[in-house]
Amino acid sequence: MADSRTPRSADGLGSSSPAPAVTRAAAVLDALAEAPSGRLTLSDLSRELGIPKSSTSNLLLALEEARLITREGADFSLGRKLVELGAAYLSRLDEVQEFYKFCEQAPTLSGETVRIAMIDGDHIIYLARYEGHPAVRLTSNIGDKMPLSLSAVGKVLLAQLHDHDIEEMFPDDVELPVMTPKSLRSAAELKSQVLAIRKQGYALEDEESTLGVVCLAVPVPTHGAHGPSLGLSVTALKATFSEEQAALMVKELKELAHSLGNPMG
Amino acid sequence: MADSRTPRSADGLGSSSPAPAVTRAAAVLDALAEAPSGRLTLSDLSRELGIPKSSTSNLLLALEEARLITREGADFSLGRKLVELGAAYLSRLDEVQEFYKFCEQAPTLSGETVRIAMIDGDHIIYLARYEGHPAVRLTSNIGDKMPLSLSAVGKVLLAQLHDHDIEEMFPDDVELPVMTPKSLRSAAELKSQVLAIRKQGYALEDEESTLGVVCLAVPVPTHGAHGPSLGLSVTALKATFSEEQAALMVKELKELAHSLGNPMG
DNA sequence: GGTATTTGTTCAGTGGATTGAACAAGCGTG
DNA sequence: CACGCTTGTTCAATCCACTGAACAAATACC
Repeated sequence: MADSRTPRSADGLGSSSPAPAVTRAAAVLDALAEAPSGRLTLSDLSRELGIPKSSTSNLLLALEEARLITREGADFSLGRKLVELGAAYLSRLDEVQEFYKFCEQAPTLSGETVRIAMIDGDHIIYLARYEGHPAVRLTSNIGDKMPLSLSAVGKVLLAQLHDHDIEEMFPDDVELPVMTPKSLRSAAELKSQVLAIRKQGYALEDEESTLGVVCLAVPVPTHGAHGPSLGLSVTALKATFSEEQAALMVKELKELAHSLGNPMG
Repeated sequence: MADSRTPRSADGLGSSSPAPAVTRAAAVLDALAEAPSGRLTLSDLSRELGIPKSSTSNLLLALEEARLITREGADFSLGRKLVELGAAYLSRLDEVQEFYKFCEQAPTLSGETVRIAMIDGDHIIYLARYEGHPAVRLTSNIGDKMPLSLSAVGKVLLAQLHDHDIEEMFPDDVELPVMTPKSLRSAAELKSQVLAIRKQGYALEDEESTLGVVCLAVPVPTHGAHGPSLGLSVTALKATFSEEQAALMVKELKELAHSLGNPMG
C-alpha cells in the first residue's frame, strides 16, 4: 500500500524506547498486519523496518515462540494468538453483550445493520456488528479500521474531543482521505460539521465512504474513567432511506447509547 | 483462575530466548488475557511472571507506547491494537468469507448455529460464527478457546493428527478437563472416540461441554501447505435433535468442508 | 497518628542482547 | 555453467538494556 522503498520511522534512530526489542516486535506485527499479502520474509522486514537482519531474525524467533507470528517456509505472518488476545479484549467489554441484546429487541433497529465502534488514534475501530437485515451485508468486519472523517461514527466521536485536540489532528492544510466524490475534502468542512453534530447530538454520513449507503451515528456518554469513548451507528441504503425512519433510528440509537452509558439500564 | 501464588514458567531462568524482552512482553499479554478481571498492576505482573519490577516497568512502557496494552491509573489491560491485529489475521482467511456465504444458502444449515474453528496448541479457537437461528444464542464468541476433548470440533481435529502426537498430548494418565457429568474422563475414552471419528468422518459431542446441547463436527481437508487444519461444527438443542436432521447437517457440513478445502468450490 | 507494608520510580554498574561482517545456500540471468 | 545478487544463519566484540538496591509515595493496619 505505502511506498515499500521508504523505511519506517518505527525504530532506527528516532525514538528511544525503554525496551527497544518490544517496540521493534510491535513494529513487526504492524508491518505484517499492513502488508497486502499478509506475508513478509525476514529480509522484507529487516529492510522495511531498518533493523539489522541478525536482530530481525532473533525477534522473529521470539515472536514465533510466543505464537504471535507463524512461519511458513520463508514467509512470516500473523499468528492465531492475536485472535485470542483480541477476543480477550472484547470479552471484557460489557457494552458489547448489552449491545446485542438491545438491538434484538428494538422495534426499528432490530431490522437494521447496527455497529458499535471505538476511537483508536486517528481512526475508528469496529467492535461489534448486529445484522438484522441480511439484505444489506456490510463488507467491513469486527476489528476493521476507518478514518475519522469518512464515517458517521468517526465524526461523532471526533465531535466529543476538545477543540485543540481536533485542531491538532486536523490542521487546516491537512489532506483528508477520499473514498467517494462525496467524501469531505477540507478540514474546515469537517470542523463545521463537528459543530453541527454537537448541536444535533448525532452525525450523518451521506455516501461519503460508499456510494448508495448512508449512516447515522450517536456517541455513547462515557461514564467516568472508563476508557475511550464509544459510538453507535446504523447503516442503510440511501434508496430506502426516509426522514421518518431516520428519526426513529436516531431515537433508538440514543436509547441504546444511554443504557450503555449508564450500567444497569 | 490458576493459583495466583505460583509464578509462571514463562520466564525466569528456564528457557533462554533470543530476545528475552519480547518473550516476556508476550507473557505479559498472556497474563492480562487470563486475568479474570483483565486488569493487573505493575506489581501483580512482576510477581506473577517473576520479572523484576524495574524491568516490568520498562516492558509496560514499551507495550503501552505500541498500544498493545492500556494503562488506566495503576491498572494495565489489553489494548485495542490487539483487536486490529486479530482482525488482520482473520481477514486473510478466505475460508471465513466463503463460510458465511455457504451457510446462508444451505437448506438445513442456514437455520442453525454453525461455527468454524482451528486447532491452536492443545485447544481449539473459534474463528467465525454463523447464527441462522436466533433462538439458540451461544455464549461463546469469536476468538474463544476450548479444550480439545470437550468439543466436537476439538475431537474431529484431534482425529486428524498422527497417533504419536495424540499420545504425546494425552498420555494415559492425563487428567481431562470436566465441564459436565457427560464430559470424557479418560484418555482411553478419548482415543477410542478418535478411532470411531476417523471411520465415520465426523464427531459428535453429546452434552459434554453444556447440558442440553449437542454438537456435530467435520474436518476441513487441508489443501497443501496452508497452515493448520480447520473444522466446522453445528450446534443444536438436544431436545430438538433428530437422527434425520443430524444426517442432513453432516451432509451439508461435509459439502461446505469440501468447498473450503478445494478453492473455487 | 504512627508504624509497617506495598507500590512505582530512579540510577549506576554489569552481563547479555545486539550487531555487523563474514559465511553458505538459494535464485535468477546472461 | 559461471556469475552476480539476495537470502538467512553464525559468531565474537561491544554497547546498552537489564538489574537490584535504595528511594519516595501511597496505602493498610492497629
